[in-house]
Amino acid sequence: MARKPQTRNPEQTKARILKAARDEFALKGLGGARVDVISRRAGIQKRMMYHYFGNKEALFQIVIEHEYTRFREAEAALEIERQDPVEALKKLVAFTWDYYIAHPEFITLVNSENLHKARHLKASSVLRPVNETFVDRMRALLKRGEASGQFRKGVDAVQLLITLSGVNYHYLTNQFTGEIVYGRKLMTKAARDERLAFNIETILRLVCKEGVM
Amino acid sequence: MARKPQTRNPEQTKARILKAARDEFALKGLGGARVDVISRRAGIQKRMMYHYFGNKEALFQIVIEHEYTRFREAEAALEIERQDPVEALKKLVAFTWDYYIAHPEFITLVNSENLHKARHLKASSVLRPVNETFVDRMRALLKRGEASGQFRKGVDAVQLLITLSGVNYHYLTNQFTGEIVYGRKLMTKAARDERLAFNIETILRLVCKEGVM
DNA sequence: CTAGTATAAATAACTATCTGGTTATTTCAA
DNA sequence: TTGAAATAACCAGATAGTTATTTATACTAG
Repeated sequence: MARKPQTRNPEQTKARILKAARDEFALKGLGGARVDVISRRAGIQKRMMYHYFGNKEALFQIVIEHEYTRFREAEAALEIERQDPVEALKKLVAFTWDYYIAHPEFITLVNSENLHKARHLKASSVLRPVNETFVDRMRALLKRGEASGQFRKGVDAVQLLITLSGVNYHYLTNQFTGEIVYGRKLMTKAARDERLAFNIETILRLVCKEGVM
Repeated sequence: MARKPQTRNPEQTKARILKAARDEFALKGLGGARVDVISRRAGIQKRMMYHYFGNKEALFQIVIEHEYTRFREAEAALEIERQDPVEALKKLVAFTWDYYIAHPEFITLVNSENLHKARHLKASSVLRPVNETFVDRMRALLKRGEASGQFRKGVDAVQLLITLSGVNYHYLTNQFTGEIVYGRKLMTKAARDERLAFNIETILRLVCKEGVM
């Protein structure tokens, strides 16, 4: 009884499922997302999702692998290696901030994954190389800054990366409770600009020698 | 056909529901939590939850109001007003860190509330006074530090509070993806101690004048 | 002090709908 | 003509919320 089947196009079908899944997972979390909603939003039969991805959890895993990879690739494209260390650091903070703002779904997906104790990423092997070069890039930057006399010695790359991510990420992911707790609009243009400047200053004060900033 | 009803004790019944709800919401989020699981864990009939709290969302609202209030009360009990500004700041960072570690459910509940754009807290009026005094306390501390010559001028209390919360909160809520991304154990005793020290340094460098730390 | 009674607390059983996943079938394109 | 791609219809178990009923306790009248 199947009528008017969509012109066959497996790549497009898969892509539409992934996009719809990303949006629904980002909006409701893994637990709140509904397979029926995903298939409706994708404009495909639910059966096709099971055909291409297996089940809801496997779909979630692909989505989060995708989003992580996309983020790291964009970050690598910055080529901070070639720039003055202080400028590179500023640029990295601003990039992270802008990326989170441009891709709010990345943040909610990562939150959801952490609620599930990263069980999907643990089962994945895609990200290991990507992340290693990511940490290595920061180590190299710190070393360059130390050599040039601009950075203090002994700053740990991982701690710094967590803090760099954290000051940006936390402001955005907790913006809704934040507006209530602090009694202030947090996402106006002015508020966002102010926050980015504050975050850059936080990171520079942590890394730079006195008088360099 | 009702047999062996529990000895009547509405306060205890309500308390047991709240505790079970807090645990289940913290573990699965609002979307993933199941009313049946809550009632089973509380050892009560599901009907009683609906009797005392109305529905799942109203129950969630009460839970999160509770947890927020508890946190602010603990923080107020620190009495940072009376201490040396630098010591007070250190103590506040350490308190926040310790509280988050001791109450991981607080973090996941706040995350869940943010996923839902703080719609439950918006509908609540309980927290306004609590939060105002919270921000005021930081303003007073900054002013004292400026007066004593230990702190820089012009540091914004709200930005500082968000960063203080953020560097602690983010490390913990993202610990699971963090261990994968950074390829390092993050929750051993040594790792936790190292992170607390790093966070204290981050905040002090942001606030203190040169040479004070 | 006691028997009766009103009422809130608690229980049991139920339901309409939702949900992730499946079976059976058709259709397009190489 | 054949195999992958797409569709339609279905299902068992779960899920939030309800209805109907029973029972413990506080209170009251005698």
